[in-house]
Amino acid sequence: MPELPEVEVLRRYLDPALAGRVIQGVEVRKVRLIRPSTPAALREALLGARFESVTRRAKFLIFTLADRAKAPRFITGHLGMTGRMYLQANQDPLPKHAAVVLDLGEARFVYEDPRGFGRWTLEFDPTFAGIGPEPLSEAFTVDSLLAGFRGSSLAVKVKLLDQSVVAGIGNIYASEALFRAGIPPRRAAKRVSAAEGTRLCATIREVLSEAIELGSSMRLGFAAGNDGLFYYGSAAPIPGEAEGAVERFRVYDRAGQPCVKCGSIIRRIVQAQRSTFYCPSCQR
DNA sequence: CACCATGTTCCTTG
DNA sequence: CCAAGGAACATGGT
Repeated sequence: MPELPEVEVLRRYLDPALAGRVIQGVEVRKVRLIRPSTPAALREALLGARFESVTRRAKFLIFTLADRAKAPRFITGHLGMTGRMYLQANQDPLPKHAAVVLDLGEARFVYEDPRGFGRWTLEFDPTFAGIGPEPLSEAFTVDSLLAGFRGSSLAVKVKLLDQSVVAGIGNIYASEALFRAGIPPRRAAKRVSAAEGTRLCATIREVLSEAIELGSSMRLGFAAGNDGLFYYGSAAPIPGEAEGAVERFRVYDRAGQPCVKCGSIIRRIVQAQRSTFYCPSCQR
């Protein structure tokens, strides 16, 4: 469940749920996803450690640990495309693709990932270094955005996925932000004007914070069977609460459907081997 | 069987 | 040295 908003909603669920819990057991089921990649080293490092807080940087979760001389100060986690993390009752069956399971005594912490593109790293992930400003912080400005675009002939949609330009944007919100800013996705990054950059800066903040609010307000569970995914099409119905069908995206995954602003047909193109969705008349 | 999928890294090419 | 393009990682859904 990637992209900044989904990771942030997960963070808000995990932070209070894990605070104060002590790691009493460590089971590694997918060695490929952990760094350093030896289960014994991970177990030795984490046994007895206590969770203090869960924070976020870009699409990374940062688990701060305390209470053990030998324990690392941090674990960083990345969910890749299909990673999930949640607390589970001890008697519940482990998911098929569990990667790491932590015994917390009265519950389990499960990290699962079917495709296995995510990872768990002790201390800070080395890729942290090159990450750009957090889009919802003051460090992210029109100037920082245009500086990131400067000199690049890459399409602006592709450049938005470059985490060194701005942190946390993925394939869905890149299309959404460009649509709201009225910028064609194939425009070269260096050709984005100051006026467009100003709009894009605002719409990036807008789409991300709206998604966080939506995800937070839906009170979705994160347990197995209820994946807590709120990023596709319509939301899962909330028991006892209205219809549940929430229109989340204006262009993403809407190829062939009418534009919500002008009625033109939304198009799908492929850029850097990923789908891009846009309105040919609103974005020109 | 074909194609698609929320991400990132690595290798090659220019 | 750099920027850009493409393959690769692996599994499941339609």
